[in-house]
Amino acid sequence: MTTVDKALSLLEYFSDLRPEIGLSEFARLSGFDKSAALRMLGALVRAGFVEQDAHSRKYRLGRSFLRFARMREEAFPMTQVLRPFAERIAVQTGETCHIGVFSAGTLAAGIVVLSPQSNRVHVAQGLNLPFHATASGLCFLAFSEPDEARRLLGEGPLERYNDATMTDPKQVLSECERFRAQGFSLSAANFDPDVKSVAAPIFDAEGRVFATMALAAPMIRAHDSATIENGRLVCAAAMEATRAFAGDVPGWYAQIVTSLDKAA
Amino acid sequence: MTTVDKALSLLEYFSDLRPEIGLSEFARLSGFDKSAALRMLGALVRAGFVEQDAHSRKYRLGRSFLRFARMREEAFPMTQVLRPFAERIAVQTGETCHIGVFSAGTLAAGIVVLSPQSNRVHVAQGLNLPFHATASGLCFLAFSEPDEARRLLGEGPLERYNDATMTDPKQVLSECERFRAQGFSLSAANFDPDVKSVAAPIFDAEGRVFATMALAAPMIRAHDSATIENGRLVCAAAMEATRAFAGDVPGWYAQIVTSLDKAA
DNA sequence: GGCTATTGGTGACAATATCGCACCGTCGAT
DNA sequence: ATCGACGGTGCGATATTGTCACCAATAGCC
Repeated sequence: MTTVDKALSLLEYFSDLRPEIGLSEFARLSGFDKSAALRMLGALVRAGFVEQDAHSRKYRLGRSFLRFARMREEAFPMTQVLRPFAERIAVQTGETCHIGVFSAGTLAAGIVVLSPQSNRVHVAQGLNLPFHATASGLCFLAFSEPDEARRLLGEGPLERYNDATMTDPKQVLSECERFRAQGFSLSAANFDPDVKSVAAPIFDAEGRVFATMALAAPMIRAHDSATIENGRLVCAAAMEATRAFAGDVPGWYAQIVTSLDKAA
Repeated sequence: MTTVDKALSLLEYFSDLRPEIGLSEFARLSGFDKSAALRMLGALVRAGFVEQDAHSRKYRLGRSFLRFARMREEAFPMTQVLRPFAERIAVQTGETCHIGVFSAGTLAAGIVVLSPQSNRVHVAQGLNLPFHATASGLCFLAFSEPDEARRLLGEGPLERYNDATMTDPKQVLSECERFRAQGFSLSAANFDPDVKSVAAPIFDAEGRVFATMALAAPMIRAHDSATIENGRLVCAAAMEATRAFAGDVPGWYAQIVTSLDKAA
């Protein structure tokens, strides 16, 4: 672990629930010495990645992120390209669609299109999507390299969100095999007790999953036939999205999707 | 200069014109050794701040910026808060308004609202605003600490964009004194030969400039009376924007602005 | 008020990660 | 086939970092 890794790891302690962090708090959270944390924070401040409130002396995320995010989106319009596919399928199915984007070890809701119906699932922009308890997360694991999947899950036991949550990594991985063969993942009440979701992978130019497209329906509308149909649709949409993004859909995956279409 | 500084400085070589950079290119641009650059890039990749194209092996800005930019805007809605003021004044004056945001040593157009008229000045989102050649830049210098202003300008000679560009830091700083007393900055053809602009400062909670609000008009509409009037309006709007942002308008600045209003 | 605990921050030295060089295999152009 | 430039590796000399003791200021609390 280089010093740069350590410094950048500090940023990961920020979240919607903890938008401001003091020096000692950083030291406690990260296990680094205050002095070391201070030096790293100094560098982050100079680069505009964090800024310090002059009164409370706490640190928060800095302005540079806006600048770089814009540049990235300009050079590589990922959000712009993927969003229309999420919009289309949200209208088509009448359910909330979100795209989970993987970065630095976590999967988060990067694009959210809410269902047009009044009884709908709400997903907050930026919501963290746990790998073992959401359709998005399971889908990401299912289509990642097995080693990578194991690494992301860790040793377990995994955090429990409710009765249906799988807490054993072994169990999660075996479910993932099923999803991989099926073409999309399923999650019923693993995270939110009243929600049933399906998710399909979006691949990058090297044929690796980097994002997932998910449809989340209220349990009441999620009878088996609707869920299967949503699975089929989300696969097709995710595949189209991959192609629009100049991603590479692996041959074996394309086959699964076409056979799903034929079955319907 | 810590290693973290060096690593983060690599990111500054990305721009709209140079969205992808190879290893050797980084080494050349930064003056670091290839081996060192590679190690830093490794850390940046692990944190999701850059990603590498598997085919061309070049590096580009990573997905983490989207995540952090969203979090920052959620916790600290700067863009959201400031935009309405830019919109209002663009309609009111009929000219293009942009807000320049300072971060990590550079000023860039973070918010842009184009004029509703057909003959209008175009400003690209994210455009870099040189300190010595734009109303925004001059305004930023004028209201910064004098030492800071000198540091930002450097030794000179400054880059020339056309005949009217000031290239001597001394000259720039003396102009800035005038602007500071006047309450807003002026720039006629210093950057774009056919554009005349005014800009006023936006202050943070500690009373330091961190952004500028600028109005840019085509030369043909920019007769003296219109320019003066735009200056007055942009000062008032910037002051309101500062307050909406929970910023602290220095007493002496508020006085200048009220005396401008009385004069009108 | 006056105590205590916690905060943000500093300085210095031993420990360790970084710098810079030489070097390697690969690729594309000539 | 040769050349040059590319991305990347390995290693010793060296500069940066980790760690600890310490300081002033603030907040909580009788």
